[in-house]
Amino acid sequence: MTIGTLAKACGVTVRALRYYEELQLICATQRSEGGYRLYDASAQKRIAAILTLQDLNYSLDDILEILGKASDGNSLPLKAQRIERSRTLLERQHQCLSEKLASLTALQADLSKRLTVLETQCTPCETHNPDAGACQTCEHQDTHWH
Amino acid sequence: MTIGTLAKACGVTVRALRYYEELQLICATQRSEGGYRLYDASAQKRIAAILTLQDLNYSLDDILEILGKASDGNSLPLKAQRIERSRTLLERQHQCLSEKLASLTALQADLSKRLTVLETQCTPCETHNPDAGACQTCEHQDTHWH
DNA sequence: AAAAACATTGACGTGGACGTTAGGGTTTTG
DNA sequence: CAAAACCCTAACGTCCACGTCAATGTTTTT
Repeated sequence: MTIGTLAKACGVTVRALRYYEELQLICATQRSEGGYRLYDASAQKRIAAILTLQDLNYSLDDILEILGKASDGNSLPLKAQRIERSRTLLERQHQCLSEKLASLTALQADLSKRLTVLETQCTPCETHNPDAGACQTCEHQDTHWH
Repeated sequence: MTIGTLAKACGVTVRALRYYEELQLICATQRSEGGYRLYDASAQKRIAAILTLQDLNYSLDDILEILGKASDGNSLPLKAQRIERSRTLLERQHQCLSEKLASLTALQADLSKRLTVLETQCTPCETHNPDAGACQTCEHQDTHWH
């Protein structure tokens, strides 16, 4: 399989593949007479892994650390040490993402509230008392608005 | 408050603040005799909002769209139209993040499996049968390994 | 064998979010 | 009233993940 075929099969550009090779993320299993890169099927899996991790906001450097250099052998099983390292990175990412998800959920709630407030013709209250339960100048539940 | 003080208070660089001003994300409420930017307390809140959204992977352009130009007035309430637009952006982000979280969870599970496999001294099976329940050459539960 | 399609290396371009330096002026501190 | 600390604008530099030529060589198709 030549580089163009592989690129099409994986949905990436030829340039991207060559760039991955620069970073040691992949490498052609051999070259043709004239110097064309030739790949076998294992390259597709490797690239799929790269794309998956990239979609999860990992940098190519991180991905290199997780998958290891292509020259170290592309196939399973990964070394135990690398797996542990990957797990650490993944857990950090997981933690980070779930925190962001929580923030987003909070933001959404806040936006909903503001929208409600707008619909009920209320305006923000500058001199509110955060300890009081409801607004003291109108029937609004939130002291920040009336 | 001068720009350096504000920067320190918000944990960003002076350069970043000037860059935000370029993008109309913030603006100094006034200038000193000699041309120094002077800010009041509301700037801090505005910058905190910017940082929060930035942490959620929004581009500064998106943030501008969500918060609106600083010159349009920094304070609440946002216009209903802007709120709806923000909600759309947030929901898209929320959707995207939760998908990534799911992928990460799957990856973590996969890593755990590989680690187990390594611990039990098993190796990947190239000629597995995905329909069979367990491995046919050893007692391993997964047909991909033995 | 000629054309079309595909590949090679090398090098410069891009965009976002600033960092950094240059060459000044301003405000505060001792 | 200096010196130090801070600020200004303008402009170029940086990093990442490629995009986009250019000039040339190789395979495939006709």
